[in-house]
Amino acid sequence: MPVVKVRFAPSPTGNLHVGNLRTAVLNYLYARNQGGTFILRIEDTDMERSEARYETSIMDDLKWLSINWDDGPYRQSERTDLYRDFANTLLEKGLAYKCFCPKEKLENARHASLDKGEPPRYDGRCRALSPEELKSFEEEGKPYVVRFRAPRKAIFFRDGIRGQIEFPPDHVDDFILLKQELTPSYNFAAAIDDMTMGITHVIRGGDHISNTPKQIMLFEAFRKKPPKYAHHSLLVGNDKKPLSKRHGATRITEFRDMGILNVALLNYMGILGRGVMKEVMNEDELARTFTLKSLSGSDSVFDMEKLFWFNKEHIRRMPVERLLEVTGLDQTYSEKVFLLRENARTVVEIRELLSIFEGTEIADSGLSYLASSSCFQAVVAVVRNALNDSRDITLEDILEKVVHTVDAPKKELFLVLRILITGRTDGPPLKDIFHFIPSVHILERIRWLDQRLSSQ
RNA sequence: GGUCCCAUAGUCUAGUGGCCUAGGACGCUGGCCUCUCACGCCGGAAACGGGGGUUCGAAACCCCCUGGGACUACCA
Repeated sequence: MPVVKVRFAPSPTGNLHVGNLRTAVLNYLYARNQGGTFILRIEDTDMERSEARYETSIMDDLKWLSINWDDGPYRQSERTDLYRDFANTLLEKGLAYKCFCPKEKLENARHASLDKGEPPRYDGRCRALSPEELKSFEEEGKPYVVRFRAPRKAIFFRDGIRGQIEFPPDHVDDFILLKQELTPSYNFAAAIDDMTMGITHVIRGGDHISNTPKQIMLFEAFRKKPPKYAHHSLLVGNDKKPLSKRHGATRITEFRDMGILNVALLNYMGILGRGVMKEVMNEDELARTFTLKSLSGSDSVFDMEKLFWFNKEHIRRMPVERLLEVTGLDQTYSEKVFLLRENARTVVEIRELLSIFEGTEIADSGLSYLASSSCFQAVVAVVRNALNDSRDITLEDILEKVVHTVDAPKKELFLVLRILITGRTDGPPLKDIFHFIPSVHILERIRWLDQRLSSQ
């Protein structure tokens, strides 16, 4: 049994979005599950649209998710000679031919047949050029492309996720191998790369199913055994359309900015569209339990709410040390972060909750509750006096004073107190956090509240 | 138009002919716990796209329809 070798082959024509990312994750997990190698290959044969900055950002995103490649990155733009060699071999064997048809003419013919409701395919005009014609075109220096002499035969393969898939003999026409600049087309480059790199399993999106017969034919033309193919479903947005640049938060870095943990994103990508026994898993568990068979063939909606849930779960499991790192806080915060993490879905929320210890204002939610409370002025007075009498007063003492002086439901009293002390309506138990909050901050908050009320 | 893929609750799935009065998870929701929120615990609403077969029996198998999607480029 040969060692498993898979690849992730993005084209650097844009930033990675979750759809592409999922393909990378699936390949990565399969490689790790099988003890195989994971190759990164940059498919930059489209000179027009490929940009170096996208290549960089794709690699940065992969690194952030700890999806490390064992080999590469290979760039197709650096392998042009290789593709030409392979094309020449085909030319020599008569398995490919030069096509001199002008681009515009083909384009027109294509639209014409499309309008007539006919299949738009190459008419094979240059398929059987006479030696004389060929020679004269070549001497003229007439531009050409290299076309594959596609055999008219049915192609079938066993998909690792979908099972048997079969294509009729006329599915593939004489597609282009080398474009006019003699650079490879996608299908040619992909097949040659998979062939020469010894890829054993091609795991990619279902949008490539119809390309597969072309690539298999190429393998057969070189008398090579094609890899195993597995076409996973596509990720779609709420509108059920495949994810693309159009959909909101498509940039991976945006997830990081939102306070999403890399392990949470990896987790979600690793189980989305899959039937699993347990959902919350770390990288090792994800790899250990991964099988192609567990992948579903139908498209999956990317659900941000579910990602938030995974994030929350991972925040709660993460060592405080690590949490401090991603939050950008030093050791002195470890107790506070430890207390706050139960209340946060994202690392951004952890930072916001820090205002409990450091802020001197009162959040809107707190303000609106106070506005609906009839007793808060009385509580303010008690708290202020208590604090002025002694800066070392305990929460218990304050509580007792408030309960004895102000006549209001206990629940209301407690909430008002919480708001005055923390500036928020949510947060960990007051008794756990009170000793971290300097009394001057509380007095400051009360002063802020006074000003706010008097200025209205 | 042609070819191919897909079809269980709002979402992701389990289900390989009887164990399904369809299970789990997110979300939503009622209650308990509680100074608030969160956590936790206990409950609830919510699905087999439609029609034909096959079978003693169909969510599961076959066919048709419908609906989504992909490919059909000198894009990848």
